[in-house]
Amino acid sequence: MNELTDSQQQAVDHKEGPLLVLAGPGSGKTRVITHRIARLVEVGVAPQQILAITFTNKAAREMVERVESLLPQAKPWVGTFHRFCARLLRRHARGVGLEPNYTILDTSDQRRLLKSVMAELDHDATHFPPQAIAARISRAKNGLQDPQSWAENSRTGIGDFQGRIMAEVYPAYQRALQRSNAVDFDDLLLHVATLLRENSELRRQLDEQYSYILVDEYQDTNLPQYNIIRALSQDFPNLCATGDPDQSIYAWRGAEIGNILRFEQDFPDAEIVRLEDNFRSTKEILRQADLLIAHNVHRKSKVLVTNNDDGPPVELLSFPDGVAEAEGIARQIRTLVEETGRGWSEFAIFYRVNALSRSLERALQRHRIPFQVAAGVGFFERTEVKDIVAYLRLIANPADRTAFERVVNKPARGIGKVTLSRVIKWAAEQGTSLLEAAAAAENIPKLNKRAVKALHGFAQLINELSQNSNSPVAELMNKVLVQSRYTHGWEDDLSDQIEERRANVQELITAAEQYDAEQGQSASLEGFLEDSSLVSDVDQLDDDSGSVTLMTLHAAKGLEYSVVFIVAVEENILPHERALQSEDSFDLEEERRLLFVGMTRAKEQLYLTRTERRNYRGRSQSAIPSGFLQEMDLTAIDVNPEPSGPDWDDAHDQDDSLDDFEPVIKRRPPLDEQADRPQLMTAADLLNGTSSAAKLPLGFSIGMQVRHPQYGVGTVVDVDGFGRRKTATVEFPSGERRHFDIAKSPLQPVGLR
DNA sequence: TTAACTCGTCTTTTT
DNA sequence: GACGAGTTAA
Repeated sequence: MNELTDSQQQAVDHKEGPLLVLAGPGSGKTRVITHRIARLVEVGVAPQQILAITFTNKAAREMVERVESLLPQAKPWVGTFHRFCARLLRRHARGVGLEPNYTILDTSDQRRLLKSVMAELDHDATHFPPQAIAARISRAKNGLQDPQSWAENSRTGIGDFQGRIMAEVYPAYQRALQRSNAVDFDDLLLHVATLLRENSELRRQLDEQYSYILVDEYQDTNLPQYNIIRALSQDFPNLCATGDPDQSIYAWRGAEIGNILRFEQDFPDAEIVRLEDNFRSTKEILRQADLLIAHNVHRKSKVLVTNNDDGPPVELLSFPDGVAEAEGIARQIRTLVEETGRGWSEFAIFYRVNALSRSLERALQRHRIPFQVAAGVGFFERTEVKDIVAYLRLIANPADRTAFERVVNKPARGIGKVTLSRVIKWAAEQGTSLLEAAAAAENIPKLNKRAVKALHGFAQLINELSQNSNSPVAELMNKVLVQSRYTHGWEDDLSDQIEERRANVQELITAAEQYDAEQGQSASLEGFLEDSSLVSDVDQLDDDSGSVTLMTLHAAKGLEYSVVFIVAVEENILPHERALQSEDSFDLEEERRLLFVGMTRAKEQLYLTRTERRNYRGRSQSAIPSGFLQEMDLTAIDVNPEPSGPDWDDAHDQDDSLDDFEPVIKRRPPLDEQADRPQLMTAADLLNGTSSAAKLPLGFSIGMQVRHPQYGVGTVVDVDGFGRRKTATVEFPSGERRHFDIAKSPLQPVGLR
């Protein structure tokens, strides 16, 4: 296996000048890149001159490991575009009007800020959804348009209300970011592109510094990324781009498939290497994938060949509904594990939209199959974690408006909506940060004494904490917890929600300790915050977790599994209805590529599934088989799971509709597993976030006795929802039934578990 | 100011 | 179905 093929060798040995590696799925692309890096170092290139850009942190980590195993002393910089830009921007922040301690907003922070800005401008958020505005802003930024050039380039017609709002909001949002000394994800790229365009000396320097650049997944680069790469490859055009136009699935995010198609024109003397030997999949899987992708018109045709076995046929499984589908997949996985001795981690289930994971998770849970999900509430998105991180952000960057708004009243200090809006207004007039405004609260008109005092107290708290901003992150975090009294009142609270929060906080401290230890001397608050905002869901997946992996088709790119299931291959889901509605045939082709990417993840066995009816978006609709299915030559199998034997209970469980009418005791996932749950979850459990351990229903199960401070003791008669959105219906002795948000209500379990 | 409740809107994929 | 915004009662 250590042998490289001729074309792989060719790519590895190429030294100077631009190189394009067109790599089909499973053609050993990562091997080529890692070997190439090692080779460059061997022939005398300094590791610091090499810049390798990957698509995900996970891919980066993997690459670092593989390069290290080839050549331990080589330590080139490997990371994502966003990370690279964040780091560069740290050093050259002033060039774009930022301070080096700027913060990076994630999607939810960004939306909050946008909302806040819109509220300030008196735009009714219900009529003009911030979501839509955010999307337009993002599109503008991906097109390298700042507010000014956007305004120049877009004639907003009389009827285009959203466009007119945009013309007002975009500049205001951008000013708010600037004043907060903050950037959103798009800005990271945009600012760096601007920096390189406007500062030719800096461009020259960096071009020289990174004289050997490798970019993975080049087909997914957008305009700012493309400009950055080009700017860094002028005097030293030793650019090695790898990618596959057939795997371009991020056009919706501004990726330009044209970038890879144009490579030869952009870099006239480029060498092109094609990797067409597939080492991953069976002949049958490749044949089907090829049949599918051949239907894309806007495509250079390409062959995929393999010496692997023919393999079993690719099956299309049809089920009556989504529950049966999930059930059938769970059973099939179990059967395959029992019959062929495969491990759980050899299986993956892909879906087009995250919403489809629910029924799958339930079925796997019923069958006691361990699984991990790449999605959902990531660790750094949990409330407690975000709160504490917001404190840290405010310490690192006192101008950070989003962070201020988030924690100014956490824990409750009597600073409510009204007070806050007055502070915001005053700060805007004075041109100060919110924190400065809080410190000078006595000058703000219309505030009552209590509010002034509370604001002073908060400003002082942050001020005191800031004295420690250079101590290790974990230490600082502990000070934050103590002095802010964030966990005050949690001490002798044994309820499960508090327990979970405590565990989250503990886990965050552990993460900080880990960061301090790993970074040693170079540890910094900014660095930790940067890490925490640039991790993604896929990054947290564990290859040898011994569990089945669930994820979206997008997240699946670059991965491989022995057995793959792709669910809901139905019209309006895959292809997605948005693509079907679109006039542009490119959108439909992207959906086809998405399925292609999913299919080519499979090494040995591939199943596509569909149903007759599907519960989706709250209603049951009849499902039409995806048009893509006819483009292949699949073996169709009807699966009608006869409710039989021990599974009868499960089948019965599926019928939720009766529960409204009679108080049937619902069967819950095995109670013994709940009882066995360790008091504290392991770090791995928490990082996986949605691992089976964390997914077990927390506390409140049907029949349980609970106490409410107001209504007294009652019995839980129903539980609904997930995670923070979980609700419980409680019946009190008076016969009265009430509905509670578990995360918000003061419900307490009575007695011992 | 806070918690419970009611109502209305949106609904893809992610760094 | 999920989630946010607004309303009401304390």
